[in-house]
Amino acid sequence: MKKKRVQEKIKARSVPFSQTRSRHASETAEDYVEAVLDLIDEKGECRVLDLSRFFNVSHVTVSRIVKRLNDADLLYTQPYKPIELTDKGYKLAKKSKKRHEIVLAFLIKLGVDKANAEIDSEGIEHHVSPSTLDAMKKFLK
Amino acid sequence: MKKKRVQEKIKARSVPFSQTRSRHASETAEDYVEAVLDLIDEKGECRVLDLSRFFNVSHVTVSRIVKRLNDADLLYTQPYKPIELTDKGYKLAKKSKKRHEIVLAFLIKLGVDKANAEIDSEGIEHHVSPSTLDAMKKFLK
DNA sequence: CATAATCCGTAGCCATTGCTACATTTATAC
DNA sequence: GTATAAATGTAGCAATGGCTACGGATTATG
Repeated sequence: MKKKRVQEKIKARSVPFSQTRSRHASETAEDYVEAVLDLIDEKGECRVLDLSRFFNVSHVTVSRIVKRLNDADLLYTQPYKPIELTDKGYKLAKKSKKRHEIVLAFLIKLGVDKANAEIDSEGIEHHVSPSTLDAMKKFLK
Repeated sequence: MKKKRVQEKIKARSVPFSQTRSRHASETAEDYVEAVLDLIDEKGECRVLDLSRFFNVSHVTVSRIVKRLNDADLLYTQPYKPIELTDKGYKLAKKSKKRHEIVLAFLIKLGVDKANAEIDSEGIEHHVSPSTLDAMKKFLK
């Protein structure tokens, strides 16, 4: 059947989209633990309102997401208390931050101006496979 | 006030996230018009079920999104009929496809294997500013 | 220590993007 | 032409991530 063949061919192209959707699902978690790490570094502690300013969203959005990440054991939070990272969250934050830094440095070395490099690297970092990250590292050397 | 200063400094870093959120909002539209263009090219016509196979999502998800893009004047659809692109949709599709191709070619030239390049380029293409796209083009020459 | 300012939680709204289950329409086969 | 298969639509649920409005908790200020 030629029809079946065509359909299978179309279906075969769905892999990148499935992957991209699954990466989107972890974007928020990665951004948040990375932000918590940064804010603790810079401010000494990380509060809900710090994150709300950092991401430019309402504190309600932040506290809902923080609750979910708490349940996912990525960070630790108690009402009206600063937010801490769990071990798991800290490891993810370190990994994300490193990847983010590489992507940013890569874009700048490629010739992108700093402002655009900062914006684009934030979007791109979540869609970089280990293979692509390696290629970027090699380019940086 | 030192506190205000710190808060302003934090807020200043929110720009990339706002931009990334706004780019996410147009991702679906870009992916869909690009897919419609491809499917019409390859199959002669584009049906809801073609898109559902292409993206590996249910036909319900597709038809809802198609309805929205119809309202946004990006494509044209009638019940039980194939999906066509409007002028506006066609232009967006062409632009997205071009950008996608550049990102893909760029990753491959950078040394990424084809499978990963295809996956990553799908995620990355929506987060590439004109400035970064230019830098990629130059690298390709 | 009382009052004001700040911080944060809860209720409840909306849009988007997944889904299953079921109904309807269109196309195919006999 | 009727029965079956395939395609599409509709109803309704869940999770996620935006929001405003309101109220309670905590911290600072006088």
